[in-house]
Amino acid sequence: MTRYRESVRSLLRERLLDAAYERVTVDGWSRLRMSHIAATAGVSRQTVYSEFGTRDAIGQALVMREVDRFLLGVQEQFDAHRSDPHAAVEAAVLFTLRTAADNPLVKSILTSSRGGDDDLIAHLTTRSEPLLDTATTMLDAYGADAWPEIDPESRALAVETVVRLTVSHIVQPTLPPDLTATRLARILSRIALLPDPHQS
Amino acid sequence: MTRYRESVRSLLRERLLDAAYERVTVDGWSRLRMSHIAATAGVSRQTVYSEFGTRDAIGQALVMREVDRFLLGVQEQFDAHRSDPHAAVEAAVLFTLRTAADNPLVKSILTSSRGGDDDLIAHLTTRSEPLLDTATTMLDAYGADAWPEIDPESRALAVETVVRLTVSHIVQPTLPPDLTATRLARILSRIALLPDPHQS
DNA sequence: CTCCTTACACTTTTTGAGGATCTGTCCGGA
DNA sequence: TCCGGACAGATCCTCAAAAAGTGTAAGGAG
Repeated sequence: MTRYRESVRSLLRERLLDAAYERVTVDGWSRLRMSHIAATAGVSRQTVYSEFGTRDAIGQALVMREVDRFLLGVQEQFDAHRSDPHAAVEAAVLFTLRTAADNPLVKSILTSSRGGDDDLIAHLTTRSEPLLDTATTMLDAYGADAWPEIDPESRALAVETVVRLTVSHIVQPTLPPDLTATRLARILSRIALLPDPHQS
Repeated sequence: MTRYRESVRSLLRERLLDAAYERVTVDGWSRLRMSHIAATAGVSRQTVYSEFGTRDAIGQALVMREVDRFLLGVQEQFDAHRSDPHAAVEAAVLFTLRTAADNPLVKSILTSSRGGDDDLIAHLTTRSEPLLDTATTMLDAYGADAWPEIDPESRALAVETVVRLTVSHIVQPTLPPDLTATRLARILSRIALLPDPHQS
C-alpha cells in the first residue's frame, strides 16, 4: 500500500519536473512561474507547493536530476569501452559535447555561464560548481580501476586536461563534435602515454 | 613640422587612453564619462571628441592597445627562449596567467566573460573574439619558424591545446600560476612529442 | 487522505512620468 | 588648435503606483 503511494508521488514529481524543464528551456528560469508548472502538469498550484515547498526547491531538484542523468550517461560511455581507454575518452567526450549542444540546462551547468536572465545558475553554485570536481574525481577513480597500468600522475594529468578541454570546446566550438572528440582522444593518449591507434 | 604635429597628437591620444584606462579599471566602462576623461587628462571635452569622435571609438582603441601590448608581451617570452620550446611555453603561459590576474581588462578580453555592468566586452566581439584566433595563429607561425623540426600537425594540436588550457586556467584556477605553467609545459611537450626535461 | 478552489498577507516586478545626466555637434573667442 | 558655452536628442535615474507572484491557510469534493 505504501509502495503505491510512493509510486504515485514520484510519478507526480517527475511530471512536475518535466513541466518545469519544458518551461525553463524555453523561457529561462526567471520567467518560470509556479502557476505555469501547475497548468502544464495539469494539477493545481497548491499541489506543486505541497510537493516541493518552494520554487527554489524545484530549481534544486531540476539541476540535480539533470546532473545525475548526465553523469550516468558519461559512465555508460566508459562502461562501453572498458578495455580501450582511447575509445572510452572519445565516446565520453562526444557524448558530453552532444549533450551540451542540445540540452541547454546541462550546458549552463557545465559552463556556469553567468549572465543571461537565468539565475538558475545560482542554485548551481551549491550543486554544480562542484560538478566539474565530481566529474574529475569520478573519471579518475574510474580510470584507476579500469586501467591500473597507467601511471597515476599521468592519469590525473590526463583526466584534468580532458575535462578542461571538453568544457573549452563547449564554450568555443571549432570543429564538429565528432572530430573534436577524436582530436581530444588523441591528445589524451599522448599525455597518458598510451598507444595511439591512429598514430600517423 | 608634420613630424611634430603627429608626435603631439599621439602623445595626446596616449594621455587620453591612460585617463580612460584609469577610470575604467576603477569604475568599469559603463560608468566612464567623456567629461571624466577630459578632466583627468587635463583637456576639454571637445578635444576628446575631436580626437576620437565617439565614446565607442575610445573603447575600441583601449581594447586594441591592451591586446597589442599583451601579444607583444607573449612574443617577448618566446623570444627569450627561442632555443627551448618547453621553456618558451612555460614562460608564455606564466606571463599570460599573471597578466590576466592583475590586468582586469586583459582578463575580460581573454575570457569574454559576459555579464558584469561592463559592456566594454561588446567592442571585443569586433576585435577580441578573434583574439584567441590571432594568438593561436601567431603562436603557430612563431613555432613553425623557431622550431621547424616539430611535425606541423603535432605543433598545431599543441598550440591550440595550450591556448585553450591557459584560458581554462584563467577562468578556473586551481594551482598557483607558476605550477600551472609548469604543468602545461609538460603536457605540451608530450603532445608535440618533445623531450621533456622534467620527465620523471 | 488527496487534491481542488478560494482567499489573503507579503514580497518582488513592471510600469510610467519627470527630471537629471550624457552624448555628439556647432560656434565664437583666445 | 584648443577652450568654453550652448543645445537638441538620447539615455539613464528615481520613485511611487499598479500588477503579478510567492507562500500559507481554510473549507469542500471525491
